Amino acid sequence: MKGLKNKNFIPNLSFDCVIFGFNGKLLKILILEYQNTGVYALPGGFIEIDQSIDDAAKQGVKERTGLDNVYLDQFYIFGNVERADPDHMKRILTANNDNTKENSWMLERFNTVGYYALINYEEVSPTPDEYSDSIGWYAIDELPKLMMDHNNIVEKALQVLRSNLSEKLIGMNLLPSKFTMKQLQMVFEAVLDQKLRRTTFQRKMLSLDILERHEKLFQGKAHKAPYQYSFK
Amino acid sequence: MKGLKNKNFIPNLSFDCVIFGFNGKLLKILILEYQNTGVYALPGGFIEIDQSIDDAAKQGVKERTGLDNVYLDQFYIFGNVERADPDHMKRILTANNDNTKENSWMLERFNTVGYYALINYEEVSPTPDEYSDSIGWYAIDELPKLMMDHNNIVEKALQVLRSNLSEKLIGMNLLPSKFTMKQLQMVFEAVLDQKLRRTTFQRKMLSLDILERHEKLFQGKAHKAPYQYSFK
DNA sequence: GCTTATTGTCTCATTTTATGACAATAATCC
DNA sequence: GGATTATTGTCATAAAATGAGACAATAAGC
Repeated sequence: MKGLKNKNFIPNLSFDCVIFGFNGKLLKILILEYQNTGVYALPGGFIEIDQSIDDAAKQGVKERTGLDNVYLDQFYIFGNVERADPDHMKRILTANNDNTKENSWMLERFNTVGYYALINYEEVSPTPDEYSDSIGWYAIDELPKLMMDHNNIVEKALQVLRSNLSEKLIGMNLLPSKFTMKQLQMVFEAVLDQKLRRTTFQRKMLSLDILERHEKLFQGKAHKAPYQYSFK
Repeated sequence: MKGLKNKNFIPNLSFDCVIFGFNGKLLKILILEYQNTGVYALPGGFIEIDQSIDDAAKQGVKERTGLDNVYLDQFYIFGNVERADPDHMKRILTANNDNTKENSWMLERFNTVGYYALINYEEVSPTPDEYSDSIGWYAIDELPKLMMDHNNIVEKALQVLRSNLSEKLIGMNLLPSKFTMKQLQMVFEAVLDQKLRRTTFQRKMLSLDILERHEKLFQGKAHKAPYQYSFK
């Protein structure tokens, strides 16, 4: 919600992003905490009158993560009337000494477009927005209570991610460009929240003909070094 | 777009419905033709300020088809800036002798929420809206050129329907409550646009444990009569 | 050179799917 | 009423995919 003032936004419409990252073990998402409020929320924002919704979301992700060219997928629009939450919004504005009438439109009912992003955890420098004093990674099974229906948005994003993971082969976006078979398997396990068989997984992935094999990765461990792969 | 005047709509937001029906052989969708314009479009409408988007779409489907309790799924929001199409819209308003300033907001940029509906073809009485003089079924591979990006919306709806058909088992919604295995197979074939093996399909459907078997259907044909089924 | 943990690749068993075969009908035609 | 016809429900076998384990090939430590 950077630079809210003096902009022409589409009224009653916002976007929210569930930004997924994988730290090597756990699937995590980026959560903002608003200044002096104890209110947690998904990164999001508004859409300018001459801006596509996709571009607005892209820009939002870039501002929070510093990343360009991120895998970003719009998955749902949340359009219940009960979404309006003037109380929380007032607390955020008040905490920022922003009681101007010109921002009172933020108290109205909003429909929000849900996006999920998959990013390479290592490359990110999380940056809070103008109303927030912190932004951080939270494991998906240790989320705080989020404002409005944001927990619900996360839940839906996770469902969509799970069903898209194998079908659309998007797991790569959570990894560096080169990775081992084990890393890839751990991404699948973290997203699907279930253990997979090593041999079956390996055979499946190789048979899909989507991986390119590179040099081995020597980790200084007392065992055979694994090959590295990248997606074709 | 019934009763546009004197209503409080959410600005810059609309919905459009791809209403699928199956006539026994072909997958079809409902298309409107606007009066005296030669402009074809998907049924759609606007959302009242105190109405959920889902409810608005539900109401829209009911007005066009007469049907309640329809399978309805929101699948995407189309939010490109280029969606605005003031020329077409002006033609529609002019053809209806509606040059009032109060409806000039319809010329602005709109984001539209895409829904697809699956209905029982036999139960429908298609009804045009206040700006249209005809509504009719068109086979999905014989669509006219639709206004704005509506052809694109149909294309995306079809993609989503195809990927949801087996996964979510929603084929039933295109059939009467009782149907034969052959009818069900023809729905799958029409949606997926490919031939399926009879024995494999039958075995698969029965193994899913979602069908209830009823009395046979005697069609007066010189061969064994098929059982009828319904979904559990 | 011996030990250790992990990796890449087989093998065999099990399950699922493909493909064809076949008997059991409903109605029609002599 | 018996033969004919087309379609249906189900089974039999072949082929493919997956599950589950075995095992040799390493890198590094001792």
